[in-house]
Amino acid sequence: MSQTRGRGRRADALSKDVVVRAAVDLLDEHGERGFTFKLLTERLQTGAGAVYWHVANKDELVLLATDKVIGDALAALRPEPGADAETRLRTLLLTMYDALDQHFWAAPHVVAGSAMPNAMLLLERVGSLIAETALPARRHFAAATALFLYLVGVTAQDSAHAKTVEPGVSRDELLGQEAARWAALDPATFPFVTRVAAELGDHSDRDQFITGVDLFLDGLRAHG
Amino acid sequence: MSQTRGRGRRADALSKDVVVRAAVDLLDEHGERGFTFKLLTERLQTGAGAVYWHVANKDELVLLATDKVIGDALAALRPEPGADAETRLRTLLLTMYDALDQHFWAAPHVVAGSAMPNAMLLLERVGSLIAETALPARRHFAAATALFLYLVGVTAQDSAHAKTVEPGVSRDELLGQEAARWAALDPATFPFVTRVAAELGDHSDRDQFITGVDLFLDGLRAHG
DNA sequence: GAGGCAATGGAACGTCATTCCAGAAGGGGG
DNA sequence: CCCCCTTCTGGAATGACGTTCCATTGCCTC
Repeated sequence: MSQTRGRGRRADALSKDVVVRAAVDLLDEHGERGFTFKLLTERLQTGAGAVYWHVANKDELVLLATDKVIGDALAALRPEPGADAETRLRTLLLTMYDALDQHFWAAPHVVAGSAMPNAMLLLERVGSLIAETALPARRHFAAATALFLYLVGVTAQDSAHAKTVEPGVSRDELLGQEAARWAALDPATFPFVTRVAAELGDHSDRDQFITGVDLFLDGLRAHG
Repeated sequence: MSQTRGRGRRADALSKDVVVRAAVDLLDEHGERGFTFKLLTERLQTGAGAVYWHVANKDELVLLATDKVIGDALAALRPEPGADAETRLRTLLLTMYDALDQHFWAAPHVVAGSAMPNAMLLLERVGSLIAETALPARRHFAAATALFLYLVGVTAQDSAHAKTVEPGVSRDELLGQEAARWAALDPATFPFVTRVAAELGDHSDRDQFITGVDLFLDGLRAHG
């Protein structure tokens, strides 16, 4: 009888970090729906038990993967010597937008809490930059969390669109179809939506995000 | 032999609306995780096949339930005679905030697309009210979607917190614990977070939401 | 009152996360 | 050098779940 169970410690040791890295890759490839432990154990050439030794359960794994995405994006951020706080804030937010756009499964899981150290660090950066502006200190907390929530909310929403994209259908195509559906609505009940339907067709989520950020920053300035 | 299968049409007929209503109730009671077809068929005193006759699958059911929550909240909204557009916009957003806060499972599923008629109607209302302000028409689309995304993003984030609340632990308690954890961080790497930790303890998500909305509206006014 | 269509309910199926356990490196003490 | 114990591994087993399938039934029309 060959004993196929329990082959002991391996040379290319498994570790929490290796597992999380594989999870990020698989989430990128298959999305959250398609991400299963079967896929994960196949990629890692191991069994479920080995994975569960390093990670409590799937939820924790997705959480760790999400935090890793944020951490990597923050690590890749280059300092901008001489730039003012507002410029650096814009750069920070756009960098995070791009990261969460690329790893489209992550945004809904981002929470600024002690369970996600890197998300915490992100909030810290946003807050520090806002504190550098001339805004009254009383508003710093509200402004920082509002911007943080706006970032996460927008990317979560954008990725909800991305999720429905099926292979073979381009994003632009889908947006065009949706714009057409908006335009086809009854102008009596939907005066606004039908009017702006055209803008939906050729808009960029990224541009729209930064427009929202600017509105926010304008509001901050107006308050100061 | 007793034939227990297929008892034909019932007097208290099932219908899409009945199914969706039951889904909303069960989602409220058990959250998205605890919401299963077993629970649903038990509550409706029927089998899985009957439910699937009215609804394509679980995803569609959750989507319909989400849209119903928005629809009900919009329907309950009372007109405010004599109030200006900005006031009415604030009321609209707060009403929706409360609805999404109550049905904490819904926010992550809200998407402004033709698949969710009532979400569409919500965007329409937001857009119409913004169009009533003196803002240049060029900005209406961006402003309306930004506010819409902010609403959905904030409620989704808040409900992520609510989800982790276990029976027996109050929300305030949990917030206090998190605030303590923030305060305990290293002030060298987290100068901002440690400084505002106290504010987290006694803050209201709802107040913070409306503060964010105000910042937005200030920004809009500054632009005009 | 026959025939067809709209609904129904539950058995059966496949997939998935998670648990359980028998076992195998590696290291330290004898 | 050998035993033992901790750390780690792989896969079989389990149970819950979404979904499909289908025999069966009541209502409606002709």
